[in-house]
Amino acid sequence: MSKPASPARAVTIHDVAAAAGVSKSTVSLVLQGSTLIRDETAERVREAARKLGYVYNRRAAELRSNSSRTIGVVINDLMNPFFAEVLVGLERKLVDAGYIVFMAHTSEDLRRQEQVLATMREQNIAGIALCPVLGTPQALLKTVKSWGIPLVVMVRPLGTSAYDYAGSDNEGGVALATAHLIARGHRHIAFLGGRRGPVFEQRLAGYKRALADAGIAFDEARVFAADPTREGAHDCTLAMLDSHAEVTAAACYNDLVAFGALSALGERGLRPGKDFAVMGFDNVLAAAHSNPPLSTVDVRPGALGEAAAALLLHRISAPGSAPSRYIATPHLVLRQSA
Amino acid sequence: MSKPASPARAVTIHDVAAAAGVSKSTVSLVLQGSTLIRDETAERVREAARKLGYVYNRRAAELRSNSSRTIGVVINDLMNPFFAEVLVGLERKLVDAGYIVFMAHTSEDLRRQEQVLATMREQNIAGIALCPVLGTPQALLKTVKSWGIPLVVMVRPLGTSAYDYAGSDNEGGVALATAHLIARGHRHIAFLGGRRGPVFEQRLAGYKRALADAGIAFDEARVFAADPTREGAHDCTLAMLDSHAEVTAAACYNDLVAFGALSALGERGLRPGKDFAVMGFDNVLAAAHSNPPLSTVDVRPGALGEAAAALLLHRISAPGSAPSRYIATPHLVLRQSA
DNA sequence: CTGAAAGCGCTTACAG
DNA sequence: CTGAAAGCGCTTACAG
Repeated sequence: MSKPASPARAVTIHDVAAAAGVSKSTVSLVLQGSTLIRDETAERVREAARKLGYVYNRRAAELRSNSSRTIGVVINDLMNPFFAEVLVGLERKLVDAGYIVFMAHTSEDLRRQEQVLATMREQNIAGIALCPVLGTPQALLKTVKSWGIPLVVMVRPLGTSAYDYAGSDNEGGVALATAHLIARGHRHIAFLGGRRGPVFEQRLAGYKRALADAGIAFDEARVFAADPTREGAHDCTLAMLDSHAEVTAAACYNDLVAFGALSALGERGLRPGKDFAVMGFDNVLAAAHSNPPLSTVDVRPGALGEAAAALLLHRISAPGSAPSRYIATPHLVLRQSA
Repeated sequence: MSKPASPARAVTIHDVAAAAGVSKSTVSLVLQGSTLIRDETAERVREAARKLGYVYNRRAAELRSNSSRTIGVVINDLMNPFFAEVLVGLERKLVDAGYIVFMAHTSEDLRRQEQVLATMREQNIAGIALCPVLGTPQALLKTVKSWGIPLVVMVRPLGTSAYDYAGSDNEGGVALATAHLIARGHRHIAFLGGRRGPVFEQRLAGYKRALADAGIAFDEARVFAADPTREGAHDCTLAMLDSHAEVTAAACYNDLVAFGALSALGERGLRPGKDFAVMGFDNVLAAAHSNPPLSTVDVRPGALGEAAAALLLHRISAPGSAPSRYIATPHLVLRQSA
């Protein structure tokens, strides 16, 4: 592939210096808003810059000053609205803080994750916010640390060592959801959807805990792992309905799974919330207006993204500080599906 | 705000040159995979680089060579899965072509759009892919052109002049959807949701055309504009049901609107597809597993993003070529809601 | 096949 | 308060 053309970059600091009759240093100083330059001079410089159509070359500036105002964000699954909401919160907070974001999507592909991380490293970024792909080795933490790039990991924990992390209380949240189902009189409750992994185990633990608290025996046959997509959940729900007629409720891995369950239920002529209870997890925007509206566990996805941004910004400004975590407190939100 | 720290950048091309006993030029050449350098020398250089933990500073290289491998993508509404799917297709194609993407989200805020565009301009980007905010002035086209930055606009047209554009046949698509409703025997059909703007007018025109083709009089009272969100559509549907009991079907502005309608219908005890017909537009992933699955118009959102990427890449490699357009051909996909 | 030199657009001590 | 000079990490003619 040929080298791409790039925008004309005719006018530089040198040109405006000449036009304003000052030195490059003076122009640089006024561009940075320095108070060292007399008002009158500064005004003359700004006028010249305006007239010439000068545009600041931030990358050149960052190269010289060895600074960076860009942050890499890597997301594993943007097709799940939960991650889209996290991304929006994160991006908003980052640009408000004066950063610009490199965004890369990995589609749960480990190789692509390695590739985009390597590419970002070459870009002199100030930090990385990562929703790791399923199966990401813990060693990635050490690798990125060795690069000297601040990192915050989001949603999926990456081992037990200390690192900046923004996630939610998965166990507590699903325990809440399951306990609600039990309180409504359900005794045969499934745990539905999701792929095995750290988050799955935490949520499953919440399900088990709620059962145990109610004196209900845990039955491995009632946990139905499946792709955490609408389609995976839809198919899985159909199969469950056929093979486990006694089940009357499901604590779902997340809202997407719950939506798939709603769809399958409807297909079978079952009314969610009446004939079969379903609880979601996340409380994505869509949950408020599904058919029927979804009872779920709110972990405030957007706020989670903002929290991740805050952690990363703090790490950047205080590299030596101790790692910290944001764990969203789950809240039950009851609508019509359970 | 203090200047953010940046990663340690200890080792440079200079260091590896010293370690390998060659000049900087030679190192640069082998890094670029030039065939000018003897294999043995190249290997020695690569070995030294590896040993020293050298990492290429792409931004410095781009500054020197006045090239750019980064593209700015600005999206107006990531909370709509349609745009998320467009973004994913776009990003995938761009990184496959060796680019990295700056992503900014505008939340339909014109001021933020101007701000992120200005920021991206300072970053020496190779191109911009823009889903313009509602109310973006046509003049933006000229402005970006004057910057010398290749631009592709997506989804929402921006005036009548020639420019690279990726969108869909809105009029044809909604005509298809409306005609289907008519074929099913509906005579009192609403056009539901969406905010006035170029896309709205095109889709509304399709609705009118289908009515006219069937000899049904258009009634302005049957077009219900509303925020193109689940919530806006939900509330609007409820109001419509109350005030226009004769309406038995709706051609929706997009899938998100249709989902809101599904929710409202369910709330009223109406069965979508039986008691009231709903047609969507876009065919987002979620449409296949809503409750009930949504009949809609497929414009392949992901492919649209890929097409936008292709247009932009072409513009970058052939700046002088004539502007071109990708207009997705709509296809009816019939599921349960109509 | 490889090296010495200039320079991309900027910042930053250092003088004055 | 402002200018001259060096240099960030790289590339690219130009010699040899």
